[in-house]
Amino acid sequence: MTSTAQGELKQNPKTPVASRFSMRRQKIAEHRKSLPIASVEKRLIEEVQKNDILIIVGETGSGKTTQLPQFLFNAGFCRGGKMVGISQPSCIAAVTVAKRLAEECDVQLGQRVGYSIMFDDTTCSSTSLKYMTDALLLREALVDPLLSRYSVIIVDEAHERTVHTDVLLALLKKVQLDRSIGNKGLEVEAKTNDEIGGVLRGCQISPLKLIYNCSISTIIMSASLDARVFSEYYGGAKALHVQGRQFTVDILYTVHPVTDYAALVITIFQIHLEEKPGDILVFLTGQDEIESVERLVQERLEHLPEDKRKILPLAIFSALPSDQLMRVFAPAPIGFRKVVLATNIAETSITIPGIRYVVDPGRVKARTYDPSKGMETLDAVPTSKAQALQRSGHAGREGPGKCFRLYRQREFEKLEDSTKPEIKRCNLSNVILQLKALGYDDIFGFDFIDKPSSAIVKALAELHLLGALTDDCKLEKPAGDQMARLPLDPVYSRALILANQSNCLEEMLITVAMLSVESIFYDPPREKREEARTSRNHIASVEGDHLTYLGVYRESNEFLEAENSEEAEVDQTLRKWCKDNFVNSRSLKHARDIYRKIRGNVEQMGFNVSSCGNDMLEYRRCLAASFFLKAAQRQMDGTYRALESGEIVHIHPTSVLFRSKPECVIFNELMQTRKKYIKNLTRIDPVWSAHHHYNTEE
DNA sequence: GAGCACTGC
Repeated sequence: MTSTAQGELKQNPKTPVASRFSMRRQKIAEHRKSLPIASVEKRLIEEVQKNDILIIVGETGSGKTTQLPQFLFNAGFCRGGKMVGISQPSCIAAVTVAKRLAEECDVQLGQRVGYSIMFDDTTCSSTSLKYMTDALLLREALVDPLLSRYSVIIVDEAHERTVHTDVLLALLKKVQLDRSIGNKGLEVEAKTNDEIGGVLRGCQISPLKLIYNCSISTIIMSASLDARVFSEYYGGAKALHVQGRQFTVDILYTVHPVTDYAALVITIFQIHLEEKPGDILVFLTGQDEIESVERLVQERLEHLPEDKRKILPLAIFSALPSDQLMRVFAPAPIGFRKVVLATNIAETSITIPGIRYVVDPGRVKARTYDPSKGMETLDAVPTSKAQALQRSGHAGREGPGKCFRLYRQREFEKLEDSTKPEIKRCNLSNVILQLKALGYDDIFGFDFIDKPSSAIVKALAELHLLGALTDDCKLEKPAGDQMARLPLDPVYSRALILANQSNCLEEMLITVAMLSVESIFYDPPREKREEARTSRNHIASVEGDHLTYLGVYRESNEFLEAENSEEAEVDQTLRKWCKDNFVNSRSLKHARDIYRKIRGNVEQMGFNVSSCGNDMLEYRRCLAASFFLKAAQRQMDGTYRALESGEIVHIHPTSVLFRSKPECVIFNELMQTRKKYIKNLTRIDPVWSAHHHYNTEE
């Protein structure tokens, strides 16, 4: 949207400002009118007025995410200071959509239209249309259980079925019920609201409207199955379809199943040599696959005549430093064809311009969770039909496209309709703690759309061991309440509470912030590997990963202070330090954001942020006490035994302790890939851990 | 000597 407007300005440098703006406004108006959803505005509003719950199945490009909130605003749903809340599964979606809508409405972002995400709240008291992450909306319920400022809540992308979306679905069902009771004149509701500091002092609370958007593709039934699941969950709620504006995508299957990279690379080159211009997007499972394919493409390229070599392979996955990530958004040089080798990141998180061809081998790395062992597994598995559709859709964003599925059609028919909801595949201790803090004591009776029973048992047990729940599974005060309010894994929240008692809260804040982000260190290109190794040896601590992370944070901070950077230059200075030290600057910046946030949180709780300075013994003892549930002991053969589950595990090669193999360690993560690996570890004295066990047993 | 799908509070 922005680029169109700027393009216009560049073409007419002498056009007076006022006229340029009116031209822009006219263009926006035309664009809005051309959206498929524009023709059904009246009908949509009528349905919202008639139904308390509505399911909208809006195809890609229908304009539902930006237009529907405006329709509701125009229809008066924001009168009296009420808001329409639109929840998104990710920050990036919430931010970009809010920015686009503000521009469309020609209002300043943060006034009528705003967004609110963990690190950035642009809303104010006059905000009517509020975009946010679904996780943040859940948090808001902690402060305002009736979500009393909202007249309508739109849960966008509900078909993605993230954990937060699933919890939100159940929570909103309850809130809606509570508010409809309140509306029948129960003074109690208003009083409760008043106590919580709600804005509706003494007023009646109007019923809450709920709209579930699920963006789908036209082609298969699995999508409408999704809508049916939501509809049934809400007792037969009405579902409406809104047409999209997607170009046709031809789907091609192979005659024989494709099992090797060579055949995959042949497909890429066939497209390159035989098809019309347009970039190619290839979905692969992970970094190693991407790197192998990239090598094969390069090798094959050298065997082609000069004039056929105009192909530009680009790798993209989340651990990539941001400057390399950005390269896929730039158009290929004239006459060149981009071949983007991507993980799932290109499926929903980002949209790459220029794509007309999709190559889909039909596999994806998926996380599963085994509650009995407390272990996560990351395996490559076949995609679902819905995922395959999502992938092929990327070929039809800018024009008619083609999707090459590297398997047979009958194999497609055998795929699952949709991916298993995340709530059935992950550790739930965080979610359960949230629900407890929201006052839902009967977790087994909680109305999940898909119930994850054994993970609930495990989560309750873990929360009890961490001291967040009492023996009869009620929220422990104040510890459980404090832990629920921190935006962290409960184990990390617990570590902060212990550190507060041990005089090393400052160090633990840094540690858990660093543990909460992925890939602090990154793989440098081959020619820099030796240099990186020397640098890493300098910064690594013999005690383990936690002290190493602490060192990275402190050193980068000292560098910032020494450079005495202005506020605006901090990011740049930090990037320089990261580059010199082979640290992923995006990750470090993220960790700094988390640090600032949780430091604010604990200060609000009345904790005094003190430091143990260089007394690392104090800090290491605190680590051991915090993570005593996850200890591992070295075996005769050099492998480790995890004490909780009894599993035989290995130290992950990214750990600084990979070579030194101390006798006893605590760790934060146990994950099975090719082997069972423990990650993020620190050497401990076995006596500490035993001692702590003894204390907790009493 | 060998490995890291993707989000989010």
